[in-house]
Amino acid sequence: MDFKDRTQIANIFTSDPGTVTIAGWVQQVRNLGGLKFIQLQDRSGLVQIVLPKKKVSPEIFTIDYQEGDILLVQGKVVSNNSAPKGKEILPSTINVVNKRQQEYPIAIDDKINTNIDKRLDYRYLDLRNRSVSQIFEVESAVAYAFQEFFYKKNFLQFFSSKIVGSATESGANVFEIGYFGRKAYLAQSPQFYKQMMLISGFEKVFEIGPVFRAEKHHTSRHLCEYTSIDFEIAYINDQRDVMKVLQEAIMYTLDKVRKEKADSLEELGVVIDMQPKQWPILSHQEIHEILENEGKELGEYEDLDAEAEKILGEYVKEKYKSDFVFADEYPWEVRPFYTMKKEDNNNLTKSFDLLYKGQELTTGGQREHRADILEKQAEEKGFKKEEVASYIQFFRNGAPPHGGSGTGIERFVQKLLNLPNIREARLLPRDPTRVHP
RNA sequence: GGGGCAGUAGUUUAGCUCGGUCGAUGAUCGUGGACUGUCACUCCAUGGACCCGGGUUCAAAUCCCGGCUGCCUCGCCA
Repeated sequence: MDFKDRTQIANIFTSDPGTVTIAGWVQQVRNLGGLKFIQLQDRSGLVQIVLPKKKVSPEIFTIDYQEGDILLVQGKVVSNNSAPKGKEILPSTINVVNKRQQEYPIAIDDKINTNIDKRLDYRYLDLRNRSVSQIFEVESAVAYAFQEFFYKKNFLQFFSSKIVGSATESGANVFEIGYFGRKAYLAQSPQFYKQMMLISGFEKVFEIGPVFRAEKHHTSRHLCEYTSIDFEIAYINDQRDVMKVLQEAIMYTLDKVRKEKADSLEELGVVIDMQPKQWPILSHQEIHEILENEGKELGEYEDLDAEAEKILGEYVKEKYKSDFVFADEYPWEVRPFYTMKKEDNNNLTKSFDLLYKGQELTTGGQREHRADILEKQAEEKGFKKEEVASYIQFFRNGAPPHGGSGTGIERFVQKLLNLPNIREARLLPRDPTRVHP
């Protein structure tokens, strides 16, 4: 047994290797008596091993192959019109590297759809289903593309602490943990640290990391732990500068995924629509008017609910051919205290949401950098002075105007691949009832 | 946190309204067998299940109560 000459299965179809050594697990055996077919799968793809009784050795032919077995196969690549994708392997040797000891506890083909909670219990096997594994091939490419974009634009990647001593911020609940006899919390966003980095002088920073939300939401778009793509930039004129970077980053990522994960997208049956060069930017007021025309009434300073997001998503797809829309100038009432207010209307802010296919994907905007105003706004939101004192302290030695945004990578992948539930886009989801595996 | 629905073999699904005909349906899967071009291989035989606890009743998968688990949905958010 020797893996040194092993090649990826996908290479069989893209080049003309003659003879190959491949290894993988058995996806299916079709036994026709004097002729057997083994579908062998590795990360790169699937190939058929053909076993005609008269053309292979009796040792190879008589092995009892089963779904899940790990095989090492050496053989000749032969063309055959009735083989999947036109090629198959006629083996000269087959090693059973590891024999399966039990049948799969879940269905990993598409004959039967096992419920997502059972699939998650056995996620490592679920991922043998290519329509599942390709989601994470795409996610990997998405994360890399964002990093690459930011790196090319001279952003500094930083890594902030996820264990924090105080639990201020936006209002989402935090997980409390024990910290050597004291209380500490899991970070619900890197917001304060992003701003700290700008005040330090790094000007453009980003972080892709975990955030924790202790909310008992039972929906198809919420997780208690997810990965946030956060960036923050200094010396901006207003929130439009943030939108511009965000749109560029997402367009870069879409393009990259479209080119480099074409096979995965094809297997998942996903086509990435070309987006307009400039995504629509609609003010809160404009959105309310649009929604009213569609028969959806909202209060003047009320946040968009799930239904409103959906209606708006359909509207911009129809009118602008865009999957994305910026909902700009959010009401102060529904934004955290560090959001900068509009100069001409104190009820509105210089902040936005980005909606993707009718679902909130990103929140961003310009932040208040003037310490005294920030302090006043914290008070307005009901914070006690000492609760926000250490945060506001950041701003007292000179803070540049700045802004940024946070995007959930799982939501991005969910919407990109049209997945019905965000858990499909999270390797090991954490929700109010699940902490395993 | 609110509302709704559900839990039947390893997986999936019928049966539940109207209790007995259930010794529980079909698929997939397992086991044994047949088959030389399958591609959800096919065919024959066979194996395996009523979430847990309590109650009503002559009789409970089916009705009632409690628990646990899951799904959908609203709020909130990314």
